[in-house]
Amino acid sequence: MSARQVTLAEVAKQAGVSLATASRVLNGSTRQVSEELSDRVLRTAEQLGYVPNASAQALARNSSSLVGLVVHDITDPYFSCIAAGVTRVAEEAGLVVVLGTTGRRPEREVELLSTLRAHRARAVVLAGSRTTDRASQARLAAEIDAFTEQGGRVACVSQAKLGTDTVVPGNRAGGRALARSLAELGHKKFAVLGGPSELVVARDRLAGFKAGLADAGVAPPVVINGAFTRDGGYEAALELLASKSRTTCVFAVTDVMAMGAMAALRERGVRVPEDMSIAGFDDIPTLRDTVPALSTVRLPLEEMGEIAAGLVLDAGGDEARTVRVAGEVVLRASTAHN
Amino acid sequence: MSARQVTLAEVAKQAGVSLATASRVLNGSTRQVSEELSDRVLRTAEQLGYVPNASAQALARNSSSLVGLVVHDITDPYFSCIAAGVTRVAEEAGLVVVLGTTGRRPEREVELLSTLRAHRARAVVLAGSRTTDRASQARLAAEIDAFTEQGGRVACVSQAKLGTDTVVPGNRAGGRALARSLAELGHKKFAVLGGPSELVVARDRLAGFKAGLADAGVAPPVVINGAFTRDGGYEAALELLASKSRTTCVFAVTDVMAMGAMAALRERGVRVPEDMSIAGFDDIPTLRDTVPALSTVRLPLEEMGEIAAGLVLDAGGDEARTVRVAGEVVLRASTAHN
DNA sequence: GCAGCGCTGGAAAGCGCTTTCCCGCCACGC
DNA sequence: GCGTGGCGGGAAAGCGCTTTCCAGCGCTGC
Repeated sequence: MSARQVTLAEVAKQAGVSLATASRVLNGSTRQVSEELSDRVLRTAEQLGYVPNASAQALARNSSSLVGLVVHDITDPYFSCIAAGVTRVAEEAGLVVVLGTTGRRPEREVELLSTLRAHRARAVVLAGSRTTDRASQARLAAEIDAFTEQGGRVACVSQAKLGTDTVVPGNRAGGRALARSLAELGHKKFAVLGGPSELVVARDRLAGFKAGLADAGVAPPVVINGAFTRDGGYEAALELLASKSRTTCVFAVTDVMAMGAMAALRERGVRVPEDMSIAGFDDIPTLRDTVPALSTVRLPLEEMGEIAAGLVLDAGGDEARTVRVAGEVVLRASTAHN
Repeated sequence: MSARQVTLAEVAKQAGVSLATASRVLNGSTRQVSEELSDRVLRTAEQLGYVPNASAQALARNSSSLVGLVVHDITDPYFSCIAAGVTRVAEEAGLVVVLGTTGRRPEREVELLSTLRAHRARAVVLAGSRTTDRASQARLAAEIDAFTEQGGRVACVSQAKLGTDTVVPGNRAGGRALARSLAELGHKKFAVLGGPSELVVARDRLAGFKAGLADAGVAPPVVINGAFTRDGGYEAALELLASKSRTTCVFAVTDVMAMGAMAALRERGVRVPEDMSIAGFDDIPTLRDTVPALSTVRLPLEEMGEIAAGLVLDAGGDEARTVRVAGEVVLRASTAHN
């Protein structure tokens, strides 16, 4: 099988020009080539089905056309939306996206970054939420340094004190606004189903929510931590019910957790929103058709992916840029007056 | 910035050995290297933070560590589940996944394949559903040939007469079994919200469903075609309602379409399942918590991704292999007796 | 008329790695 | 003692491309 691959040299020979000329024609260098030769080269390339060897180009140019995208779990709609944004922008720029999934293990993130460095990826978008664990933060920072040293750019989605470009969603502000809106509905006893306490995203949303309740003069919420997943929400909700608190309104720090929580409530015969109001965060498009429709804070996820990709692709100074993205409270049927 | 990248040559020099030796130590060639030298090389590599240049390796070895994954829309849970399976297997094998999205444009698929070829990707998983359009089929087949010529492997998810390894879900059988189950509930008037008629997956599910109805001695369904998306399901359902048919049970050929359809029914005050039963296909995990719970045909999506990746990664003979994956009917609350 | 310039084409030197080929060394057997 | 292998190490030839540098040539300007 394996019919030898067509190389630039073959094209050049066939077209009766030098390697240099062929290269200049086929890759838009600054140098001019006469129309005649140019045509000849283009034609023979076409006819031989020439495809440049990307590895060779990358090696010669010392820069590749790869863009990394690191997420925790591509199955989670939060990440798949961001991924869609990133790939759209990257593909428009003629780049290729390499997808890495960490399964939420910080060390995987470092590994992936190192692999990406080996591939001389031009840029990387780190979409996974940050942790507050010092040790892994440090390792990650070191790896990011190595990566930028080498000429690559890095951007993070969600806040990161990593000195990289960042698109930061208004987690805190969103949580706060949501709390106020819910307080306006007359609720007095709140609970929050929070993610793991070391997750920055979860902490910020929680902190914002608490602040919002304080603004409204409402007592602080009961907080139950759980995994940052559907099942985490489910378990946390069960725990809440078991605690016999008089909660009338629950805030799950992500829509996905809220879905799990609603499932738990339903199983236990707690009606939403009659017996309990519930709100999430993110406004995952796939979940918009659920019943009752989930109140939440809308984040423009795809757009966030696009912005991150944009940041990471146009060079910019060496100042780390930060783009803030506001969340918008959307009250729907899952929350009712109390 | 850009501190020059550490190269093998530097490591070799530092360690006082030849390039060849350093290479042999750091990449597990068949050749033996004495423990002393080996240690020295390993240590200096570690200490210099050496990371091999993947492009250079790819060039020298004439094979890269890239695996392509082509999907229509990573936001669609169907694809993101498959993607999760593919990435898991690829990452375990130490390979890197490059993600391409077509936005359902067949020519994009060809472009992507060509890019992947340029990168000398070792293998590609084509997860997008096939079309029956002759012209694009032919172009795709040509590109696949070029790819395999060059030594790459290709696998498809969902049926494809493309002569590649394939994992084919039991679309037909699943549709048929579903139809029978629904007929058993006593329904007599069915409608199908089908995808675009040229989509093989949609056709097969529909054909199976019709066969199942025939098995049960039930009249053929009304068929309404629409886009293969949530909105497509929504529109198709509206159309169905407008048609004033006496339908009591609707089959949407994907869960995502079913969600759209349910939204439309709800808006028009049609209760599910009291006034209308509805079933989907795929059993998307994210959608399992919806109310009413959707009856569907479960496909092991992640596993399908894993299988496809497995096929494409272990060489196998030149026979095109086919792995069939059965769908399992799951009746839930969205379908009721009639 | 000639120095000087701008422009196009080609030769060749890499880019960082793998791998072939060769060399020197040692142990062994006759 | 010397031929034979086997084995560990290094020199060097690529892999396919980009890009620098140089050569040639037709013009312009004095």
